[in-house]
Amino acid sequence: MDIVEISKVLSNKTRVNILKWLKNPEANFPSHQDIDHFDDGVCVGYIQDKTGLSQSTISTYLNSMQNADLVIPTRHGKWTYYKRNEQVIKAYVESLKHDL
Amino acid sequence: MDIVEISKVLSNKTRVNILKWLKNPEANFPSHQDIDHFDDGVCVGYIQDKTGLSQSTISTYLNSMQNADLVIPTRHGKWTYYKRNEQVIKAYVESLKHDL
DNA sequence: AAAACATATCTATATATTTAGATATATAAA
DNA sequence: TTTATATATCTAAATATATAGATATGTTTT
Repeated sequence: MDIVEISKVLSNKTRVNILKWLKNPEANFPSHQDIDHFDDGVCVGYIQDKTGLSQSTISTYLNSMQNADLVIPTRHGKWTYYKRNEQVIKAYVESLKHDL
Repeated sequence: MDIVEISKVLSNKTRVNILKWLKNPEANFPSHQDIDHFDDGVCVGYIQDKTGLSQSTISTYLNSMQNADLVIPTRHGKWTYYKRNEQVIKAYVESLKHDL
């Protein structure tokens, strides 16, 4: 739980948006083709489409978010799904509340 | 209350430390020469000494923190005192709690 | 009014972040 | 087992941030 590292992730509008969108995938993304739920989050392609940024940029963003433990990736066939790590997000906010 | 702008401030260890130190000036800084309280916060020089960074760097940091509304400056003679803006800090944490 | 002091701003350099194109890798489909 | 698809990594260029020295500004003191 590194406040500085997580704050770096949050210091970019697109990454903040991704986290917000993943809070409610049904409302923000199309359904997946292979599975009928969002239990493991949303695939990279959908996130890329929604942001309008390049595939490599989004992959890099998701990687930085994963390094900060803010999201959890799950591989399903050729897709990688990303979901929020609610525990860490909650711990970060609590940490700010107490320490900051 | 701009989440991205505030997160940028918090994405640097020194700036986070400054905010933490200002939470309890009595414990973290020497007494001021001209006044016997910390009601308006701490002067730039003391903050600079504590960080060990250059005067211009600290001035730039404090300016960015002020632009993000995280601190409030007050001029007392030739000194500028900086104190936390508790309202904005609280609003930011609440905002993360609800929106993030 | 001059000198001294605290802080802010300017200028410049080093490092980091942003972003995308090209390429590599992993999996699925034909 | 070749081809197509999804994602990750590499490379590079543009922009932003970090940092300090030099200079400017505002205030106090002499």
